[in-house]
Amino acid sequence: MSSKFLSLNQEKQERILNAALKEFAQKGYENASTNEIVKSAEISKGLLFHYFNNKKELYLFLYNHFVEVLMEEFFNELDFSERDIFERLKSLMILKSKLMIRHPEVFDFMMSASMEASEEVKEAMNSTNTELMEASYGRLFENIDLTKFQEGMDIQRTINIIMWTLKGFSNQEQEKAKKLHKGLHDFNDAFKEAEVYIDMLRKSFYKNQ
Amino acid sequence: MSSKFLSLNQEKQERILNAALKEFAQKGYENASTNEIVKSAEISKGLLFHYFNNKKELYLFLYNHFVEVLMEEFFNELDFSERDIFERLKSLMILKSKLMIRHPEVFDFMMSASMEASEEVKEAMNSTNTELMEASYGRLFENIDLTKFQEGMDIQRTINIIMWTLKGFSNQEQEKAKKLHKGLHDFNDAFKEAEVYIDMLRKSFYKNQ
Amino acid sequence: MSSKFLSLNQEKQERILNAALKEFAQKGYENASTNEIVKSAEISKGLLFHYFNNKKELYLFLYNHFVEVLMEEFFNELDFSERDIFERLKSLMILKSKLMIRHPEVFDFMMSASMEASEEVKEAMNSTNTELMEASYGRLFENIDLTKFQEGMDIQRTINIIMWTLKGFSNQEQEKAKKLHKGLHDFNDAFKEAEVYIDMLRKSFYKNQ
Amino acid sequence: MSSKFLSLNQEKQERILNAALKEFAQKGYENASTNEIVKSAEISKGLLFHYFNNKKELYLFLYNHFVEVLMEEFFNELDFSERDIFERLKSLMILKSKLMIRHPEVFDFMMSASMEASEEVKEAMNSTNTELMEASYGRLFENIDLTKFQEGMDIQRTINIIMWTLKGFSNQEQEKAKKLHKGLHDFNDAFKEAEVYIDMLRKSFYKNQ
DNA sequence: TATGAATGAGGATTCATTCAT
DNA sequence: TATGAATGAATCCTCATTCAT
Repeated sequence: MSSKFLSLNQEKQERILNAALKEFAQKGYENASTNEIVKSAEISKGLLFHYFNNKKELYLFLYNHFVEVLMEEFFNELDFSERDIFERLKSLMILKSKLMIRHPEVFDFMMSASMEASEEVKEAMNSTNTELMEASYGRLFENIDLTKFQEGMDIQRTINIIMWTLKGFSNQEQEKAKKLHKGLHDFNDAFKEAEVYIDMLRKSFYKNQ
Repeated sequence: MSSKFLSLNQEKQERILNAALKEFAQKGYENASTNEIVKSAEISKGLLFHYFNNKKELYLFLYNHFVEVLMEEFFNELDFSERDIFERLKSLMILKSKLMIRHPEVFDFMMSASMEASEEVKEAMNSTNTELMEASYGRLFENIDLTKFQEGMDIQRTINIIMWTLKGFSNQEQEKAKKLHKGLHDFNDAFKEAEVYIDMLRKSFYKNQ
Repeated sequence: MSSKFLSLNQEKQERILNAALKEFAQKGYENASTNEIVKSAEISKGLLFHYFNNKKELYLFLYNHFVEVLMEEFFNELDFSERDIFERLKSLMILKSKLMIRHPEVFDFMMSASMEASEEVKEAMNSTNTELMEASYGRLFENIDLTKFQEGMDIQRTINIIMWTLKGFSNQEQEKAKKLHKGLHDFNDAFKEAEVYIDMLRKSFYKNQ
Repeated sequence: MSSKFLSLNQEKQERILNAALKEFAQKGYENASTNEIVKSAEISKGLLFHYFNNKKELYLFLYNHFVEVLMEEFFNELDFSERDIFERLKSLMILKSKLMIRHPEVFDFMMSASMEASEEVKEAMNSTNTELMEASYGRLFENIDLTKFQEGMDIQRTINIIMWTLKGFSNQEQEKAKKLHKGLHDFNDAFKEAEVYIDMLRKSFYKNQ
């Protein structure tokens, strides 16, 4: 259904995607206005509904499209030869920051999408979401050097603790940034603080070195 | 302005609160319909605005009201004489589960409120939010027995790791429950799993015992 | 129907009248809110409708009441022994200014009433209006010294020209005052200017003196 | 924003303009109902707001549009070669009557607009109003033959007296017409009466001829 | 492909008025 | 007399979607 859209000249495609991205990111699914989207994309009302039959399909197309785009960049640029889990997660964090700087609107949209309230759209999102996202989540821990962990550790649960810690830290930083109205506040400071947590986890879960 | 409302007979108060709670929880602030609320509360359109001058005040009243209600139950029922942080957090989790069973709609609402996108309402929420909530968050760790932690540990950051882990776990369980369309899936299993994580953290952060 | 109201203690009567006066003056008949009136009069909703069955009756009561009040003050304080029409009109203008200073809100209300758009109320107003007002208008020219006018003048039409001139001048001054946001701008200047017009009219319409 | 509207087929434009004209003329700005307008124009609710973003813009469009229309007709049809002020004002009155017969609803609207109470709309009206209207008012007295006035007369004030007289007369005639529920009562009688006043003024202000 | 006029249900809110107490 | 809770029609305006061109 969106094949029509994909055979449109690049420039117009982008105008439409960006307009929709911003509108949905700012206002959420239900509150976003297709009116505003066509206005800022400088296309006609009818055309939007010619390409995407309705608001929902437009939203899901955006979501799937940018999940793919981000995922691809992630896995192209992430170094999977590094077998130490903490080093790999460190470069993951750095990469994430780079991507946030490269495509801030896309991240805004993905964030707002992940908190979307509208039932109508949440269901449909999850199906594609889980397929792709959870698969990729697994890849993050492929070929990790498990010998570094202390004997007898429950690896899967340990990895969960590590990931939850980093996610918690990341959320905390985002909250701070929001309060200070800085889009992306001093990255170096944040990264140093992240390293402190990573060192704590390393000491706790790795063998004495 | 909501004092009018509070001097209303209990039964009608509850009809209105429940109707609003459900509508806001399901659809978020902007998308919730005051029309639906009055219909399901079986009151007239005018009456809702007689009590709460507008949608925003209704929302904020609900939020503040239920924050207070939950906080009170929390701190009345939580055992602060227990000085072991893990034991205290275990009883916190049990208490939380009890409260979720006791007031499921309230929890749905608080969850949706915490992710509310609407700028209009977020600001006003935060002022009361932070005052009360953050104060209470601090109380959770009052009078904790710090001598049990390994020598030289960074206590504050360690507590963060613990909290982020429990939060991550809790979110994971909620996701699972949502997928299985169980409002509250088998609590015992979940609690046993939580205990596993808690034991892992205890082993990692406490002195050898 | 308003006899009930008149047997109310003075202070409450005035609170109600003033509240209604201000609200109607500011917003006009249709747009005025009985809600605001009862709030600022500090009485209950029901009481207002107990005294005046509906908004329209309240409005008409106000109108008739204050027409009477103003008329009485006018004719009590106007010097009818002065037989020169221009002198009499001069003292009329001075008296009008005094009354505007004495009861500014009443004048605001009467002004807004005279421009009232609502058909519903305009009709009912006119009936009382014409009875009283037009009668009084006639009295202004009772016992005027007609011998001072040039021979052969059409007295009635000459008086019309005089009145229309003074009304036109008065409107012009009010416009100016409104533009400068002065409630009542320098009265002395305005009065001197009025005297210039009066002198012009006197020279034109009176015999050479 | 109203350019959309202007590129609409004539017949629909007129249906909308007439519907709005009547509603606003009858009830004033605040009390006019956009619902009634769309009903009587036989268009959908949405369409009105597609053309004019809101009630205020619709009102101001109407006002500006018809001020322009009337002004143009006025100055196209008024004879500025006539240098006698009274003759010029006579043809002005005749022209005004013609236009009132040609566009009675427009005059009703302009009258109600000139007495509009709503602050919201008065401000915005005045800016365009004064620019155009006051400029045109000046043109009425361009190239008038001043030599006809008596020596030593204060010309500006004399013109004021003349204009206020004609305006007063005109208002009086309108009041009469309204009372008799004739839209436009016998024009010839009224004009003859106007001529009497004009002759009186001429005799008073011109040199003996 | 592309336009944008047209729809009408639905949004929050205000209002004069009633009536049980 | 006096209260104020309760009503529901009416207010302006926005929205996603359709369709003739």
